[in-house]
Amino acid sequence: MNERKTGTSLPFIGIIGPTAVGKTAWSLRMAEVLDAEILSVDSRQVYRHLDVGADKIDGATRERIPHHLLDVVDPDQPFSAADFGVLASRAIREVTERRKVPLLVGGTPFYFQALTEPLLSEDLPKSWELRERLEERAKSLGREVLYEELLRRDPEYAKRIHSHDLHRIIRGLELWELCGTIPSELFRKRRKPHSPFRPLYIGFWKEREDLCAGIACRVRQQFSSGFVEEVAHLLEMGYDARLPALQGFGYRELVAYHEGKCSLQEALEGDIRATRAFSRRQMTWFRKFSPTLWYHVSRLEDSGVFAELIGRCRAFLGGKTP
RNA sequence: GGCGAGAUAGCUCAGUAGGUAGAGCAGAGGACUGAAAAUCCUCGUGUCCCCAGUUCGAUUCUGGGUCUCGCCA
Repeated sequence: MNERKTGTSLPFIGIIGPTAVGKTAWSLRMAEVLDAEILSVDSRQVYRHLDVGADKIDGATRERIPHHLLDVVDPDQPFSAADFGVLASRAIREVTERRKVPLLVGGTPFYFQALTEPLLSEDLPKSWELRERLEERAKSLGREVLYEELLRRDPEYAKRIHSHDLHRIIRGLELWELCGTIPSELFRKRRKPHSPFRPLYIGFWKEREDLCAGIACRVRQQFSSGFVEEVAHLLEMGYDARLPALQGFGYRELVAYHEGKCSLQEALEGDIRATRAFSRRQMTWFRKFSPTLWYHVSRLEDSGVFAELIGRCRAFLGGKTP
């Protein structure tokens, strides 16, 4: 019967799981065995000069196993999920044409979603200056005023978001001002009917307590291996502390430290706390990802389990449903 | 040793003109189609340090005690 367009959709393997669970290390081993190229699905690693804090893979490893979607923009260039979608789609096609396996690895659920949910063919405009102006207005008039304005212009979009969600309120008004068309209309028009990709997710997990210990350990390591200097360097290069690229945990805290607003110890603790909170938010997305094969990371040490995992990936790539 | 300030949620603290209490942070869950490591929503009973007194009723007032932190010796 009809094989629901399996023949035309491109398969990829996606490694998912919370931050610091061990995705990177295991994905490198999987890449070797599967003869894969790695696509980073990470909203920090796309930025140049964000290395230590973003846990970017080192150059030597990159020479051994090709990595994509690292260092694609400067920290002051706006980068969106739609941009990611465009770049990642292209990369998956190229890797597939080379007869290699596209192995997507990363902790940004929204970017995975940008690939597998209906996509936009084109990116929409954005303006850092306009966002700043709207932010100023929100500060002086209150976010309610902006929300009401959005509600008047585009009730469909406004009702979808929360009236306190300043980010999305501003994005809505920004699109309206830049395009002269309401956001809900823009989204409708430019959406593709379905994704051209077919994922199999491999989810790694461990108990919360272990995960939190791992997070604390990793952050300490970052702080002692150049993270503090990395942020100082970014500021020296003239990057504005308010840039989205510098809003991630660790970067935020270290900017505050360099501006003399907190101690190094406080920055470290703040980073650990924020990273833990983030790992929870990641899981609220990943739990819903489907189809996903979940593995407790400790089980992968068992070579039989690892071989079984590889077997299931191969079966999927060969066209079988998992 | 003297003087002063304090003791309230895991932490920092607010408060009750006497009717057993609430914010922020932490923690847990959740939303999220264009900034996503962002943004946003929901969830708060704890001998209100101990003992005695006043009172119908004390975490709140009075006395004593304990501990902590300042300053002076």
